[in-house]
Amino acid sequence: MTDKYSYFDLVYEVTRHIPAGRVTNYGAIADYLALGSARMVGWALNHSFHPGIDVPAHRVVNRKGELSGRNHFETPTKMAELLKLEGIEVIDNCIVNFDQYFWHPQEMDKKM
DNA sequence: GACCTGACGCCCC
DNA sequence: AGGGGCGCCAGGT
Repeated sequence: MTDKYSYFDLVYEVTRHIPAGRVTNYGAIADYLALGSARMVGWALNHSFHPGIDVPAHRVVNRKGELSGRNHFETPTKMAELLKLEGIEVIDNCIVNFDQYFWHPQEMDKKM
């Protein structure tokens, strides 16, 4: 599993399964993968610009619901705009009712 | 081959 | 309760 796929690919896969209108945080993904720390998740998503794979990295935020990685997008506001288009209200780069929109990777496994 | 970095998170003070 | 520091782990240089 991890033999052929890098940690990146695992993070990408989980991130791709995040339903529209839902968001999660780095720690949740790291915990689900049980491979390490949230830092790596964010770091991996930084390289999310992977050819042929659309990774909704905008749905991944830090534990505070803050768009910490917006600066890495095409435009700093792109992340907030994408979330808004999905019905998530973002104010001051912070997701409103973050707990309400929170999605745990375990839901993915349950769905599958 | 070793050191540093990195979109975070939790423990300790 | 708030702030600061350290830990995680793989990839890049």
